[in-house]
Amino acid sequence: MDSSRKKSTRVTILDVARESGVSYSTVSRALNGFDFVKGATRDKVLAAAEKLGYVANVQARSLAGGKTRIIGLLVPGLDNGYIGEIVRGVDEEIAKANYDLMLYTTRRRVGREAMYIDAISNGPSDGIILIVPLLEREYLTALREHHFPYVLVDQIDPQMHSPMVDATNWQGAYDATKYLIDLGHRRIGFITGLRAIQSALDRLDGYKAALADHGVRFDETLIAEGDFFTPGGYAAAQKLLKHKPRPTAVFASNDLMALGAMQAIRDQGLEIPEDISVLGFDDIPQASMVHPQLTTVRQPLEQMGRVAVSLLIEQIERPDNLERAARRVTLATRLIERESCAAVPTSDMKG
Amino acid sequence: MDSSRKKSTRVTILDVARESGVSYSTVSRALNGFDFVKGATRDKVLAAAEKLGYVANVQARSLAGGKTRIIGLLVPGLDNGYIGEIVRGVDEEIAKANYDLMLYTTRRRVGREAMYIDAISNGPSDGIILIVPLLEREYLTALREHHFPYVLVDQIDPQMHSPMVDATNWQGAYDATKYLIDLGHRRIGFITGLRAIQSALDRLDGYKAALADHGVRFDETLIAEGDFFTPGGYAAAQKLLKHKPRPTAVFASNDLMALGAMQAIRDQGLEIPEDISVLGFDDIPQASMVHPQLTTVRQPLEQMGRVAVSLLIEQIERPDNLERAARRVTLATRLIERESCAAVPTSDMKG
DNA sequence: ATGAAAGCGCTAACAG
DNA sequence: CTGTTAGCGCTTTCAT
Repeated sequence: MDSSRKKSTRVTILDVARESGVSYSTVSRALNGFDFVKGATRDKVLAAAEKLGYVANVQARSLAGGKTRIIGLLVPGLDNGYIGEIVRGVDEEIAKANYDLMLYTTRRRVGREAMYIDAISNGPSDGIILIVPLLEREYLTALREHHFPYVLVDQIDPQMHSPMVDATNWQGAYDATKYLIDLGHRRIGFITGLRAIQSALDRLDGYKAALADHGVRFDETLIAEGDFFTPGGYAAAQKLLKHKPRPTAVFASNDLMALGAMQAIRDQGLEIPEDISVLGFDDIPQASMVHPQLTTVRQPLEQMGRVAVSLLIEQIERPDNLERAARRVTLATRLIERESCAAVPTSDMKG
Repeated sequence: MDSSRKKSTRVTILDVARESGVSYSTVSRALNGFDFVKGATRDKVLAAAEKLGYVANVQARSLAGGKTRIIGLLVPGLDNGYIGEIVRGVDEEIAKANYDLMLYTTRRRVGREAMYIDAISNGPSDGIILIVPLLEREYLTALREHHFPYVLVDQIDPQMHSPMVDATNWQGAYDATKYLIDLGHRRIGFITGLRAIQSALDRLDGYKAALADHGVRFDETLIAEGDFFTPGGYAAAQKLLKHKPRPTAVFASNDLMALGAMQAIRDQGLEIPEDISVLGFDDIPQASMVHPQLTTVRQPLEQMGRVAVSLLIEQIERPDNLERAARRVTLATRLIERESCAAVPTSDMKG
């Protein structure tokens, strides 16, 4: 059979053993670094391996209980600047650590997610990074049961105390709201994210807190429900624009919705930021490419990806050290002032 | 040892065998579909597998000569809209075919690319898609030698007759140039891609051909060397803008460079498209997000990714059928008219 | 410090 | 049609 396409020609650990005149398992030890191997022997083996162009077979290694140096990454999809940035950070850090990357999209095998996670943890990955906003808890319990290393990105999981990395959502929203208030705005429309997502809640709370701290009355009718996607932002903004008197600023819980809001505002014949200011959250690449450029709260997405990788590798390579390892890393957000916010029109100055 | 984190709890083919009261290999056969298994037996096995929550171990299967249903994808990096679109298409099609995806970035292990490809082909993937502009030939010979399925995207390989998918680069550039000529432009600056890349050459040729076919004299000094990246486009445009008389249009060999060119033009205090038209190639997402929106030649990037997958799966699943299989698929480009091109200013009408 | 040997879970002949 | 039996290439005890 030709099914052995990946085998026939390949140089195995046995070839290296022959070439270097030592045994089978000594080669394995030498190749894997540590373990008691005489310096000379090791050098001999390494030289032979190099000469023969030996490359370890990941499958075999994994099957025999070793590591594959493959990290899994589960994301909803790639069609979203937000995810893309995190993925870049993940990829970079993975490369640096000399691991490889398996990319999983949740689109796959919908409806059988439990089994899906099971498949992943039964696949070649040594561990997995989850960037999945609405992850079911069963996922995590399955992972836990198998002692399979994982880390959550931008998603908390109060019950299980999972390792995770996120950003200062509350503070970011607070800062942004304060910024708007300092600009003179009093009627600040707020577009929420999905209520089921903790970061969405935190941002809303930050907004409310800033209002309260600066003597601006919270107005429930200035809150519009969003879903983190552009069309949702558009619809929410439309609703907000009907509010009388019209809000002088709109703060969207993420950039994608802010983009939708900008479109809705323009479609009403209004100018940004002259008539109405718009502020986003995330700082995805598009934020600086639209016109006017979007003022937004920057999440260090790429860095979040990087940190996630290091948290995961820590678990993979030092399973013993788990208790002392960092369980949660929260990175700072930062307001990026661009062009979509301005002082409130003087006609509106009374507040 | 705990190295067996992925094993201990797991239900194997053996458990399924016990549960369903048949043997080891019968389970394997039933699970793998075909092979002569009595309907009743198969159902029994499937039921048992389902009940036990059995998930195949990819490593073991691969080691034993089976398929992993993993497809490798090698790209330069993710920081490029062009690649991103292709990757999305790849991911989608892979999901549809029920495969998984390993993502490799060339950034890794630079300087040892030969060995890198070797590692990939020795990894879990059943085959690999290469979106690597300047791939060394050794890569391909190595793949060939191992009879490892692969397909090239947007990259030709005349010597080896590799399976590949690309777009009508020549025609796309021809159409774009003609469009500009029809708009009255006669001094059309052209920013090239990397000369080592065939598609860059084809685009240049398409440009020249359109000029020739429409009686516009080719002017070598209207050609500026680019590298497919934004800063290179910026620099090339700067050079072009010094040309006397100034070109009335600039055609960049890809959108990234067109974006750079737009910036250079604005930095000279010139208006797009009033003073000078700009045209790109690719239609990356950013093209429709900049202001003014970029008129460009659309490559069906996502579809290219999809086709690449199907070409690869064809090889993986029907290794016998190889000779008859499609070796090259070329998809049509299409001019997308947006806002960055206008008729030549009347003052320039003489040509 | 090194060799021998036992699997890891599965596929694929090979016999019935 | 189904059971038996070799390995796939490697890590890891267990001896030595």
